[in-house]
Amino acid sequence: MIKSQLKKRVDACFARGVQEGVWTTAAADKLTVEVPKHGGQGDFSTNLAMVVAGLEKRKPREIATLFASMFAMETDLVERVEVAGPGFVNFFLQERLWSSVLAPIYTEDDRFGLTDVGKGLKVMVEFVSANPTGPLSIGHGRNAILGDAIARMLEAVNYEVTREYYFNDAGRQMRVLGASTKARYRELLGLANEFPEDGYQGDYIYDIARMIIDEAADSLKDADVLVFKDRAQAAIFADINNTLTNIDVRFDTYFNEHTLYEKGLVDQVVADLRDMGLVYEKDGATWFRSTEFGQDQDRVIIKSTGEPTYRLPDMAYHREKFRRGFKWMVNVFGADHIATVPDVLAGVRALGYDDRKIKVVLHQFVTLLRDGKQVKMSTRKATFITVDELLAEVGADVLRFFYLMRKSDSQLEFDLDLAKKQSQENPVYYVQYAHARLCSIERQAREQGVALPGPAAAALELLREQEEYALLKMLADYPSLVAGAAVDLAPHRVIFYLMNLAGQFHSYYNKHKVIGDDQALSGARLFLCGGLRRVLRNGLHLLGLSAPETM
RNA sequence: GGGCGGAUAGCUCAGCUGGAUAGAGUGUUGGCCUCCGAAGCCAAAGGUCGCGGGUUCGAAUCCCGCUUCGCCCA
Repeated sequence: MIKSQLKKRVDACFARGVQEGVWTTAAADKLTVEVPKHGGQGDFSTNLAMVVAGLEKRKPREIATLFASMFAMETDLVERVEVAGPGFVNFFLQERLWSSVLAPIYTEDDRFGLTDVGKGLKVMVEFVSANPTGPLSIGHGRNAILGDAIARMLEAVNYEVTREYYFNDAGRQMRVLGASTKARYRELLGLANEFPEDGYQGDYIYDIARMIIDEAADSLKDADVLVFKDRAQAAIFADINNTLTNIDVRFDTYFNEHTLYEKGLVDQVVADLRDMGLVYEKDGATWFRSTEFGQDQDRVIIKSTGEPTYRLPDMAYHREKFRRGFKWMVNVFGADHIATVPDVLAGVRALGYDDRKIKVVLHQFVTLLRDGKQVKMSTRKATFITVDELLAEVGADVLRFFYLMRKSDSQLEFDLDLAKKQSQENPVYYVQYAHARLCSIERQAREQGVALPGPAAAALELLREQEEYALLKMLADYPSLVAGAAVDLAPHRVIFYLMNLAGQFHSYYNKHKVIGDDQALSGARLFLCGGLRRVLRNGLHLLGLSAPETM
């Protein structure tokens, strides 16, 4: 809010310079106002002079000096203006301005940080989308937490979010699941059985087989594989949903790929593409002319066996998303899934939709270290750690925090031994501890009878320590941080902000007493602490993390 | 062979649309609890931002080539 105020003044001053013929209008949309990295470089700075100088082949320092003298009359906002470095103009604001950020935090309270950049636009976030062939592994866990956090952030900036889980229960994978279950069922009954060569070897298949025996004894010993598939699928889906509930991830809708076929939507895509002359037959297969949409080669959409390739239903599915009125579609995919994206986007373009509205968040795999060695995970061989197991070991907040700490497109190394051992000194506790400590200070103040002043009564002009200004500036930055992280689909930025804010507070706490002999000063600092507590809490809640009052 | 992503401190990673002196956590070393919660704080140490070109006032960031790791496709 303070920043945008300043930016307006800078723009106005720049425009005045244009009017007076000091420089041309060329730089208008390239000049920025930023928070400098290092102390001593002011509260904000602008690159105006360097941009102008670059475009007009003039000397940056000269322009900067000129601009600084023109701007110096804005004394209500700015204490002083300096020219520095290659030609930056640094602004040192009136310090009293900063404490004005606190009042809105109190009045908006748990809504502080929410903004309207989404303007109520309908957005779909599609994530997890794992077929029900086994429990959620830690790779799925990353997808689930990432998608959930993104959905929460988009909601915070006023997008109307639908969380959708897309799955296919009709493919080859699922037949293998049924065959695997049947084999285990017969095995447990002591009957001859053939376990599929590429069957699912996890113990959970035995569990399902036992469950079927409990329900139906041996009456299904000659039943069709489909019967087993249905039972296994139901059990696994229940398990997946249970896991998702445990980690506080919910969905609004589940979309079964099968409905695309039932409603003829897949055929419709082929027919429409054919009408546009974008489909041809070759070698018994049906091809999509994807080369007309920037692809390096045409793609098969229906194999010679009559079976569609994955691209075709995906195209139909995304067309449905457009038809359902979503203005923006976020897909959270694991790295193994990424190859399908360009084909689907080409198809979407061919069908006349704007594929730029589909935004793919790619996340790399989670590699697992156990006993210092990397565990190669395979769903089929069941050498994987499930989300439930990990959750039992480290707890919900640690799980979430770890998954979100890293940028999605870098690999996440999860050292299990370390995660267990370190759980007492985890970064999540660092942030939560700051929150608990702030709560404790407020409790302490109440016990000692120190009044917490309201916005009008707090003597905020008494907040003049460097640490206090730093904290106030960080608090002022929170709403735009959230907005930026949401639009860029980057939850880790919120994590880093929280760690930073917590760190600044811990440091402040160790250096300055909040509750002291000076009643007015104590009141002002308590008021600052109340602002900190609210922002930490809001940030933690934003990502689905808890904000404990005691630890 | 093609595509996508990664490469930044001993280790794990930030660095948003190009900006000033590249930052955290962890690990190592040394300090701080008669005082609001020591799950904390302070200090030291640690770097050819994978390599080589290019773009420009200015590159970890953008472009091209290469090396290497991971994933996907054929």
